[in-house]
Amino acid sequence: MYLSLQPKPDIIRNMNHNTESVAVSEHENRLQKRALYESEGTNPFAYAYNRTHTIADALALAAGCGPGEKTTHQVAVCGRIKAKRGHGKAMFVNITDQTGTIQLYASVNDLGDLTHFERLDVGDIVGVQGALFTTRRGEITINIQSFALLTKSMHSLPEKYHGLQNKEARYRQRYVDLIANPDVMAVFQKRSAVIQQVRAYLHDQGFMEVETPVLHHIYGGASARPFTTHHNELNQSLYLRIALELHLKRLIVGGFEKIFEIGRVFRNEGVSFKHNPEYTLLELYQAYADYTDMMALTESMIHGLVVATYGSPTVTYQGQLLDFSLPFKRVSMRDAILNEAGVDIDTVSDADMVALLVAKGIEDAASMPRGELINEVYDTYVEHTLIQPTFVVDYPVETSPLAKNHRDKPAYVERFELIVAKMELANAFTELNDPVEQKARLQAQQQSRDAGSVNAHGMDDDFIEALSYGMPPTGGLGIGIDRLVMLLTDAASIRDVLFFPHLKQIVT
RNA sequence: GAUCCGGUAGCUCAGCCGGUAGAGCACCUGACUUUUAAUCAGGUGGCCGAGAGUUCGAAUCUCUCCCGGAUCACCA
Repeated sequence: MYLSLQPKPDIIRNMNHNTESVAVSEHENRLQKRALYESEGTNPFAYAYNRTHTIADALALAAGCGPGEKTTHQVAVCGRIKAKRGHGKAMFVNITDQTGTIQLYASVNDLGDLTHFERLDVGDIVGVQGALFTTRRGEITINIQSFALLTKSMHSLPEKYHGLQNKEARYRQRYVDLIANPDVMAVFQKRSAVIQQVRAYLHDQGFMEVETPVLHHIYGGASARPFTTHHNELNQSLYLRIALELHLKRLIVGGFEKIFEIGRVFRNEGVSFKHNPEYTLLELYQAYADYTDMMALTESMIHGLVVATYGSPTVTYQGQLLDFSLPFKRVSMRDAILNEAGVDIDTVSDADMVALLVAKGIEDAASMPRGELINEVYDTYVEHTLIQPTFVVDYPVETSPLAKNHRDKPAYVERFELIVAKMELANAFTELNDPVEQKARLQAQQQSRDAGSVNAHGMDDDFIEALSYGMPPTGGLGIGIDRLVMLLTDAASIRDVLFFPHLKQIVT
């Protein structure tokens, strides 16, 4: 795509031999204004402005003011010009700061001469000072006594009514999107609030926030392909982390009992409406707890976030009503598969599962080991049926190399995922802490990796060494923050909750 | 990586059974001292994503490529 918000080469035409009708591009027009300010000795890029009120504060001051009423409140506010309406010897302008939008009224009565004010363009950032009043139509307005150009904008803004719609331009030039589409700023303010609330909740529960390395020698903690990088001085290959898990568990070994990290992880996989190559993951670990404790914590925290955001436990997400009332639904993976695919994974033969998968077009099912078959049947038959918040509980051991064997059911591990609107939102287990068992599991992973499985874990000897010192019984939980924010902002795509989602570079 | 949809003025979009490139907003000129998607009159502005082909003639038809979106696949 030609990035159309960039200035095109300036075009000066004189089509009808009339010297008055020389057309100048908007960008050129503004460059000329910049030069004009300089020739007048005015810096069109000021250093600061003595603001007395935010726009929201100013609006609040005049809140009780009726139509046509004047006040004695003097305010000095700053913001970007969003609209101009010339009216002969007067002019209305709307300016926006981070807190809101307010109307300005400039007239020859107070400014004497509107020449300099009229020179301002939509997009410019100004500071204005004056008294609050309310127009006949009831809009709170500042009657300008003085003003200053703070920053000259060299581009025109997108259309005032439709805003910026082109998705590619919105993602690539998010700053324009933020200027043009007020809803976008609200989404990211909500994202920040959600993360702040998560932190507050966890601190309240006695968790300590920690930070662990992003650069790993051995990647693990999830099934994913990593990004590879290189340390020049040490001449070492390094990986960007795909999970936080293995370092956080080392800290549990070290004696911390309740810790969490909110960090960026990187997965070298495809991009979609729910996948971005880098995303924000919350992981927490609690000593002396198991996955039932993690389930209670997950429920409590997410329920609290929904209520804090919407004032009730229900959310409309993409037209569907989601009910986060406590407790969330629970279903074992075995029962879920029994309901949707009609087979009991405790007794069904591998051949029957292969047949189920081939029927859905998964041709390479015959080569899958049993655990992967079960997982695939679940993905194919069950996951897309889970709209309401549902804990899917107890997973086959083969696909969960870091989770502890189920205390009652030998073929399973103690693990759950929380599925909402068909998306995996959380994943948790009772952590495997037997170093011998863990080593055997990772060796099995290593074997399938050697056999060509690119997502299988590699052996991490230091992690096994850490477990060998003794990790207390531990519950662990991971929550995809971006997806959580999607649910809480009704965002259809993960790109809408990331300031700068990953896009291909434009090669020119 | 596969399939489908899209890319036309600064922005939002028409035009697509081939025949001189359009509207609204923005911008420029003029009028207007409480407007608010202000209004009224006039005007400027295009490598129609890029390249090749078919044709007397291509925004329009064909092919290749680039970028985006949706659905898959992989994954959280």
